[in-house]
Amino acid sequence: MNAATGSICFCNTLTRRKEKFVPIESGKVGLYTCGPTVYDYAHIGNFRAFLFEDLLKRWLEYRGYKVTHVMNLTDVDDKTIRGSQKQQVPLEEYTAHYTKAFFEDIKTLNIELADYYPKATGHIPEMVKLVKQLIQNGYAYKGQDGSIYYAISKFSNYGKLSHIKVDELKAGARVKTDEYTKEEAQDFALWKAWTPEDGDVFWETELGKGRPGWHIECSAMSMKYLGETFDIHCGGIDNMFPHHENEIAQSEAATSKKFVNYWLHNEHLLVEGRKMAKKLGNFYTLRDLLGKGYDPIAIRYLLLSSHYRAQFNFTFEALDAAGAAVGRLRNFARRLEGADGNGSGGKVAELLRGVQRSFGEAMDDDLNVSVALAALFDFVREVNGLLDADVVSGSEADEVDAVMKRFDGVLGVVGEVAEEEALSKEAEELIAKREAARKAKDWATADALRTRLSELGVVVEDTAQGVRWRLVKKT
RNA sequence: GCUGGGGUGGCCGAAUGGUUCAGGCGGUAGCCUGCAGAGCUGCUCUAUAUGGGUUCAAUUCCCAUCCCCAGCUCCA
Repeated sequence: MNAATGSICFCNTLTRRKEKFVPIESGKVGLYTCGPTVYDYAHIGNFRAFLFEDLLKRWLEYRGYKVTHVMNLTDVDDKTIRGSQKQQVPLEEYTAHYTKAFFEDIKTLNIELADYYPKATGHIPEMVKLVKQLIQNGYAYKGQDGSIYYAISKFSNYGKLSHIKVDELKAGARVKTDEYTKEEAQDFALWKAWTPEDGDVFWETELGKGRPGWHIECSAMSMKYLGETFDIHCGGIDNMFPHHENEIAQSEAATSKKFVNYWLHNEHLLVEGRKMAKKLGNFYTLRDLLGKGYDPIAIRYLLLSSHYRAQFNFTFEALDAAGAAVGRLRNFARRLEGADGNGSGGKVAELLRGVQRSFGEAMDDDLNVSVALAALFDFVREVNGLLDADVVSGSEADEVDAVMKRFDGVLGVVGEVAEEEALSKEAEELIAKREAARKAKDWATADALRTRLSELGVVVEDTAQGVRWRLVKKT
């Protein structure tokens, strides 16, 4: 709708500034997001990244852009190889299990599917081609161990994303013992020569027997699906260096073109104020939380409701609060259905204009979702007031509902009011009996029936427009 | 160690050089309801880590201190 105005701004890691978003091709966006390494179940920190990217994509779509979204699946690296060997299953079988789990999880969290999910193992030829190009351009060399390395000293722009100066990288920070075959300690592997530890995981290629380095897959696959220069690349802040820095070095050295126009990085999640770590006992996968009985949509709301560039402190108290906030939005959606007033005299229309403007301006400003949600809740409160006064007409309620659905197309937390969920015959009869009792002012019977229904997971609410019911999860 | 981000009420989280520091959650009182639920309204007592400085005015800018987090080669 507002795509033509180009009013969206993002904080671009490349410049460390907020910039107006201008796509390469009007009305279209090429988006690449670093996906999971399928060696284990993804944890809630991973999902914060995927949810941020989902919000970004949905917002671009809200503003009328046609987004082509690519997310890679890293299915060959040290961790996947080690994992498969430990379980003594073929690599493909091992990664297939966690890939399947990943897709189940993103469905659970109501994350929209990307257009492409390229796997590293499915793009070996593309990677080989890219490495050959880098050798030809003089940016890569073969080490004594037979691996192909990227010579970062040849790429003058190295460090432009992370603002790291290569010669300041502390050698003392972390030095791997097996790196003596490289010309410089900071050089990274494009192609790793086979070693016995790799077992049967290798490809015979023009680069020799071995497997790809980690960074090359994202360069090869993003350019394959989105072109040599594309609009937006996202990932967690930890990927900024070295991964994304290396992607730039590989891609730009191969093509002599700018790789990506906008780099967006999300900050990490803390859990109860601490870094999430297995040894601290605060490490949670999505499945852990579902196992504790939490609503995945509450998890979605919580991880989405604060700004992506700020560290976010995950607590169970906040998760409960998120569930309640979602409940408020759902109650509102349900309430609209019963509206049958005579019209608000233009008040609803005015509120609708206001909330669309405020919500939109907030989201356009580097996805300031907290401010957008504040605008949304202000709106909900005001319309609830009008509903209390019974002045909202059916057609006004429909308009409100339509706008709420558009917002929810971005937030993805309300969903359809579940009317299809049929009441059991027993519950239906109990409701009818209760109505009869209420009519007869037999409150004792009516309350007993309400308690009985509640035990069946049916909450009944009496309203001016008649009885309303909803199903709740039995706990 | 070097580099960068951050510390806001009972909890989570916005925003800003200046009339009362969003919003959600929780608590509480009132309205509504047969009661409840949902909803609305009020309240939640000194909420901006600490100590200085600049300023007519700082939570916001500057300095110092404390604490948390991240990056420093394959962790979102």
